[in-house]
Amino acid sequence: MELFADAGFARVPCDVCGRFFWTLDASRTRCPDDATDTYSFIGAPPTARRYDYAQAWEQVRAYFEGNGHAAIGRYPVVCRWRDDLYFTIASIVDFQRVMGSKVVFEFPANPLVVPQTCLRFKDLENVGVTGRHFSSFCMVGQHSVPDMDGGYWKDECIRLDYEMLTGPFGIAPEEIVFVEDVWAGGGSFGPSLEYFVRGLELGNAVFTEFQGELGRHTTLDRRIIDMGAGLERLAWITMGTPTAYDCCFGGVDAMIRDALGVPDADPGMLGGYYTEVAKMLDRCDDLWDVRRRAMREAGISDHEASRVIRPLEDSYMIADHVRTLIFAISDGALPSNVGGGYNLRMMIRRIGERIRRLGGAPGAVDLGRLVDAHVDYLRGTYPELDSKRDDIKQILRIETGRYAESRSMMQKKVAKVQRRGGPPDADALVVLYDSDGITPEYLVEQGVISEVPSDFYSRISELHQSERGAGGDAAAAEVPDGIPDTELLYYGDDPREFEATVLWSRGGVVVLDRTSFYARGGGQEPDHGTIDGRAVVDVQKHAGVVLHVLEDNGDDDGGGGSGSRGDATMAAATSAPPGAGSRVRCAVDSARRDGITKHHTSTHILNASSRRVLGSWVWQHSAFKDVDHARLDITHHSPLSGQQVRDIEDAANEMVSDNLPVSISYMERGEAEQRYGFSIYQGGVVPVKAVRIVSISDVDIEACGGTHVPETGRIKKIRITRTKRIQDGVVRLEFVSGDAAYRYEAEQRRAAEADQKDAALREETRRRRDSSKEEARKAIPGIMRAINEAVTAAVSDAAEGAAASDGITAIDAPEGVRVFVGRPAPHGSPGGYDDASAESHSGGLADTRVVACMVRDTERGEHFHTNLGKKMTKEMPHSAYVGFFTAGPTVRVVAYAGAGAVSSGVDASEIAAAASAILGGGSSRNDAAFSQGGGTNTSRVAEAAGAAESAIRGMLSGGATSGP
RNA sequence: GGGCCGGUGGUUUAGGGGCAUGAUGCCCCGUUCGCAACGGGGAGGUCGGGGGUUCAAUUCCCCCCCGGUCCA
Repeated sequence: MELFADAGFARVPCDVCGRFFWTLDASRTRCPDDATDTYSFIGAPPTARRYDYAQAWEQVRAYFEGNGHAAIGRYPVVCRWRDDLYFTIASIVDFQRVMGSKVVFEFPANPLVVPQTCLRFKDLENVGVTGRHFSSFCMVGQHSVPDMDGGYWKDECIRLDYEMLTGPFGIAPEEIVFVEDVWAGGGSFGPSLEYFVRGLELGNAVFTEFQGELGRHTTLDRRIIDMGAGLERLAWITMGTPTAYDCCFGGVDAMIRDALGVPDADPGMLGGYYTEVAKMLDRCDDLWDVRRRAMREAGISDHEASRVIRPLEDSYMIADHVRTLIFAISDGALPSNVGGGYNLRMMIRRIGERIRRLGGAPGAVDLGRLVDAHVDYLRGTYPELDSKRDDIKQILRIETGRYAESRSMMQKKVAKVQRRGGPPDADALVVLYDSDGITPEYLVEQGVISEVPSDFYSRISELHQSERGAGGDAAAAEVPDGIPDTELLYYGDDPREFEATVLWSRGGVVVLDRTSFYARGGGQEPDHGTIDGRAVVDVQKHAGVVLHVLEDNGDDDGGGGSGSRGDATMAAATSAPPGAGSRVRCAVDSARRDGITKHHTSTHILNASSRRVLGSWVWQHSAFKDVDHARLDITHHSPLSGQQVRDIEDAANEMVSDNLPVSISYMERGEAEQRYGFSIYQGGVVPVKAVRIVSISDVDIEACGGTHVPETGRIKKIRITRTKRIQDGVVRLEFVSGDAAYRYEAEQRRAAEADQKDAALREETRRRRDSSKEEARKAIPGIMRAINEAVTAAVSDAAEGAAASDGITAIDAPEGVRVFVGRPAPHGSPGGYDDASAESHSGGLADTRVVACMVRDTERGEHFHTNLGKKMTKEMPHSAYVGFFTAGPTVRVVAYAGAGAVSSGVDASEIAAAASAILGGGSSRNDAAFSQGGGTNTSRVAEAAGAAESAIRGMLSGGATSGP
């Protein structure tokens, strides 16, 4: 390293760990990790310069620009160009593109620096506590490709970094220590030099030059410098504040403390505390241990800790999380229960919890104000945030509301658990957590359980472990080796009829030298058509080779087995697929292709109109385009209202009627990204160097390999047929366009008429039900009177000795009512129900005979019978009631017995059972006061009524003598 | 993407093959100078939707819709 020789650095092995490091300080014997001067810059920064976060970047930018670097804007924190990452986690990720299984690097300039915001959720519990952990931070990326114009390698890189620290940052040369290391990642590796000042790692320069595993490695064809420095730390080292948070949030943390009345702490005490935290952190795994020991070392009492340190940590964490959310949401991420969005949801909930813990009433800290304060501070560095303020606030508002709802659900659930009595067992705890998100810690807090079971989290992880597995890859089609890429005619003249030469053919799969058949891809369904008269039913692309799948026209008589083999061979022989070398005539099904094409361009249009109507967070999540319908899934936080759907549709149709030109061009991927931004990746990652840019005027620009109409007017019309939330944060738009849209409208008109009829029918049923209720209500008093009269008559008949031999008088009253009157019940029986109210209601039946009546008028509905039965047995406790009615293809029977009747030996379930047996069904047998049954023998109602009568007679006569 | 939980009058809630439960709010009556409170009476439900099993499903089974939650 030239610098080390020129400046006189010495290479020294660490006393403790043996690692080699370079220093100008002759007295230094330990590497920064093991040295005793850890974080001594707190309260005593090693430089006279003072730069906060924003100022520090200005210094870095100006310095590197002055040294021949391009300073480019940050890339989105939502990593649209990589399938394997949700978020951008390092500056080098900006320039990595995945091609198949390989990672390639593409730089828009050489050399360059970028202030790359990176999101990391691994150490969330450290955020706000350690003084240096953030959920998002700015990695100053310094990147150089030595073997290309303008590039440099190790010597120049280290010299630049060293001179930045000693120059603009004014750090004394002997303060700087370089530690030798090796860094590996993404299948490649190389030596690295980490540079430290007073124990704080400011940056790490990785010189990537090998790939593979150590020992079996090969040299990369393209070496790369990946230097990343933490901007927050560069600011911190110059400021010497107790934590990095103090100089990086533009005062937002202080704003939170003000709003919640958190007292100011003594900076000296804090400096001591955070220095100790930094030291402990390297020696101790448990964060609580770290805090406790640091407090002891810094002489902070428990009381002071909870009064000062804890609220301070909370304010830092809230400020950090809000800042991260600003970047994530403005780059199009949405909080949700899936994917990377889950991290955002958790952060918002953590913010809510901390505000509450700080004693803040809901709304005591207005997140909107914090967003504004952050953006005001950051917009010099990141001007793109400015225009997203309102969108960010809206998303935060919605998600905070969801959190409040979810909390009240949790509280309800917990209250319910508490009402159940005893504490929930281990299984119940797992269900509560897994299904309702109620942590055992919360239950402890609420006093529902006394402690978290020690095996709780291992049970949870076990549960989720056992759910994994399954889900193998679909068998990849056999791809012939050594076959040249197919020439894709649809990207050129796109002939619907063409001739081609067969390069390979087997089992009904044909590869041509050139084709106009569009292969399934990008959510677009494949073309159909014919090759030499044989139908093409599927088209797939494997790497650059297009496979045409021909219809299997072997005689498929379903015979199976070996017997049909001969036939199949014969059939295949008559129209064998074209063999290799033959010249074939091909025709693409033009109508099908046109339909699919219209739907594809419509997808782009709807995507653009959705974003315009709903908000900047709308991205395409996925899409599907077929000949007669299509769907577009977009990222959006809530279900769509009817008005929103109409607005989206209107905006889309406006783009159609404006007949906008659709142009297609090819350009270098990097150039396209720089020119149009990452919104070109709506359809996902594009694994090619030269991207195909499809522009609808200047309203929608996407990288897309699909087929498109030349101008939007061809689409004629777009109709959204249905929308639904397919998961939290994703809304599906199903739609039709072109002729399919007209067909849909005709279908809609027919459906509307049918709907009307349906509605009328439903209204009719509802009306009938209401009127049968009404009728029953009206009819019951009259029937009750009739029964009373019949009973009175029967009593007097009985008095005149007209009763049958069993002592039962039966009278047929109007309305299909048959009344049975038994003998008087014994007076003073323990079950006597002849109280005042019973007497007053049952008129002249003070002698409390047991009465039964039966209605077998099957015209009456269920409502009538249950009401009459209930009313009668309530008003006349010594009565029983049986009713028959038809219900669909069955006959049903209900039987009631009043309390007095039951104690006199009447059993409703016996009556229902007797009738049901005849009807061919069963009945309930668990209650003497009520039973219902039925059966399908609709023709035997009379017989069943007879059986019920016999049962009644048996009970009434028996009841009179066998009473208690 | 995978798993789990839930959906019962306007609101809330119990139940778990056989009368859909209670609270709250609503209407009427009583008590009161009036209000609150109290007493009595009443209206309000396709038990998320659709299929299946059954004489009978809110309940059991299957599918779907909606919401929640955990894990990748």
